[in-house]
Amino acid sequence: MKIATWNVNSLKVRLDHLLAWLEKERPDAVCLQETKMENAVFPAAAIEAAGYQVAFSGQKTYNGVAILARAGVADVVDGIPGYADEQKRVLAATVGGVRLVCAYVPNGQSLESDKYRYKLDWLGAFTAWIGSELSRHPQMAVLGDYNIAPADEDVHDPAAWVGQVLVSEAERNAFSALCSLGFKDSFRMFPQPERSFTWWDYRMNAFRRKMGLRIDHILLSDSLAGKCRSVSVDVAMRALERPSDHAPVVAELDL
DNA sequence: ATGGCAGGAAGCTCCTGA
Repeated sequence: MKIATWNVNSLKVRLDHLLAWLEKERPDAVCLQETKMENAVFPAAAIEAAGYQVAFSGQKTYNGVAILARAGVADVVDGIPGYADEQKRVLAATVGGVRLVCAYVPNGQSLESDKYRYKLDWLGAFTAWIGSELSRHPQMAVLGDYNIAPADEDVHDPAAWVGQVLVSEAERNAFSALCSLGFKDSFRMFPQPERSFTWWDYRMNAFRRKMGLRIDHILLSDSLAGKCRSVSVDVAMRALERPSDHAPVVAELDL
């Protein structure tokens, strides 16, 4: 079973990239973030024609998540239960016996921002809910754009990022707390290339200069982590014409 | 030099992202 996460930064703009990638990589399930479209205009027919069932939760301009799966999506949950939030950032579904959670964690903007407080509050509610989900679904994966670089090796220039959002101690502690529920940051279970990132700024030729961050992650529950064969970043997707600023992360499971 | 690029909605400029 091959599962993936990709922040597409507008599904309208990236649909052709997505469909070509599905045909080439043939993942069993894909979590998308930043679809930036309302449900009424979601391109479900094109995705179904590619062989996937799809669940989606979107809004205009910002946010928006979707889960695609060849085997179909069951028991879909939209949002964090009990946490009132108009922003469409979370979708959960069961695919082939595995509970998948697709998450688009708030960016936070800056440490002084109300959006940073929202990010930490959101992460608290998310972690509490994920803990309860894990107790019901031992085989679970939490995939998405976490907007957190867990360690300095996930940052192209750690000194330049000190004091910035995405690398703060509180955010990293929140990521650790999530993992401590019983998850592995699957990417680090395997040897990886130096300077492995999943996001590169559109500006300043950041991609070509390998100036990125690793902020998109696939967390695997401990029982699922033992079945993981490989995890990689599909860097080639960032090198396409008119790319998303994020590259997909792909995990292969022995399932 | 706090810029740089991209997407969306609005509408000829702004907000947001990370």
